[in-house]
Amino acid sequence: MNDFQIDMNEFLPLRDVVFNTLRKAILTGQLRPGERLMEVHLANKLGVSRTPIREAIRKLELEGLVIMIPRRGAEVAQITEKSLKDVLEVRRSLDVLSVELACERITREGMEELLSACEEFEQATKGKDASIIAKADVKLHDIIVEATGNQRLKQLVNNLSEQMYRYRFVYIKDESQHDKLIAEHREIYEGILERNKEKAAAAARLHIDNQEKSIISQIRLEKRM
Amino acid sequence: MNDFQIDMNEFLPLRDVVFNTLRKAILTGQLRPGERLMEVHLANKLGVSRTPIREAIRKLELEGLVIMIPRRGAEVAQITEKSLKDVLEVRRSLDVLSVELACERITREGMEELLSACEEFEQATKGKDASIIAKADVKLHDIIVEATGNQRLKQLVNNLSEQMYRYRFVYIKDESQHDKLIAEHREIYEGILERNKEKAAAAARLHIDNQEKSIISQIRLEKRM
DNA sequence: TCTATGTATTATGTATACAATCTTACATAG
DNA sequence: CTATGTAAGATTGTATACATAATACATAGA
Repeated sequence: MNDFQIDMNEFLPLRDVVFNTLRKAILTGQLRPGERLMEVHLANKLGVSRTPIREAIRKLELEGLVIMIPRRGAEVAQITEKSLKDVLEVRRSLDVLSVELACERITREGMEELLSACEEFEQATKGKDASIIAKADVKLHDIIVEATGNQRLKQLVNNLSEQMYRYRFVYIKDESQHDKLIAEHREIYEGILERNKEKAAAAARLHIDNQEKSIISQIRLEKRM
Repeated sequence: MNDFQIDMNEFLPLRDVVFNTLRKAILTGQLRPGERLMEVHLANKLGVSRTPIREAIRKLELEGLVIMIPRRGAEVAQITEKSLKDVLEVRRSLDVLSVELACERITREGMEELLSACEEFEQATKGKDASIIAKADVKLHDIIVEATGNQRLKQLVNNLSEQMYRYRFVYIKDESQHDKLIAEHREIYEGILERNKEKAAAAARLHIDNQEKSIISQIRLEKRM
């Protein structure tokens, strides 16, 4: 399975292609925590020289996805229950901020997009394809952070969300939760529509709380194996 | 003025030394927004080769301190009123989260440190040295985020604070504001002591609001010049 | 048998060389 | 005088070479 490949379609400097490739490989679990990232090995595998590999690793380092050991190189950072709880704690706060700001700033068009995103999500849950559901979920949240008009917030929320990429399916696969998810989305939508910060914030908070429960129980399951 | 130098005392890979050097130069304004970072030039200036320079630039890029223009290289990112407002908006939210978590989690020792930090700050304001005041202020806030026990939060708050490094003096130099700052710190301290989240959060929010006012008026002043 | 030391191997850290592309300036044609 | 084309120079993008530190393994000595 350890068989990620470079996507040559992209018209980007190699360092960015490598960065995206490694990033995705880490977030999807193709590169496992603790695994060493050896430059020549990766360079051969991806068909580039060491330079772009190194530059990509520098960025992964700053993102916290790999840790550097001096004179030994990079390895994939461990994802612990603690580190995920930390991420979720921050994300909860920023998601609440997002919906609150959206209450103030969303435009008429944004509101329409949000409604159709809610409906799309609802439709998606009727099918069986988890990746379609996940995509609909992401789109919905993207519309909200976009509505804040705060680029920094958008960047941070996206980054924090991606930290949990590996677990994005656990709370979506569980069909018994679908009605709950739909209701939460609808509550957030209504809150923003009514420009009711408290309502929207409470719903967003609940939304993350539920995700946290799913993800944490999944981690404990994995640890036992 | 454009005369930053490498600090050779540090025992770190050159890329990290260069990263820290450039970072500081940008945050203090020695490297001005819009200024180009040319690799050979920096390499000669700092007495290293292009490789560590490039790796440092990759990290600055991810931090948003420089922007990359393809085939043209890096230049120092512009700091606009909008981008600072965005940063402050996020920071307000995370500072509030920090004091709320501190209410739950701070230890007895943490509480003692916080008290003495408050007193140190109060003492510092009696002197005239702004950098001592600034340092006392930073220490106080460090104790709070440390008390949350959330490493990710700590990293993000520190990063966001540093984005405003250039303006750290504007709200500290103004002596008429000192009493207000002391009172706000004291209010935060009391809130955490009483484990009163609402009180602590309100004080933290007020604290950032006041900083924002100082910084924004300073920026408008600079723009006019 | 265990420990210590030396050597070979491997990978990173840094520097440099080469290639591709962009900018700029200058010349020439309209 | 202006506009366009071309060539030279400068700068980034990528690859490779060299230096140095860490590691592992083997061998010698106690």
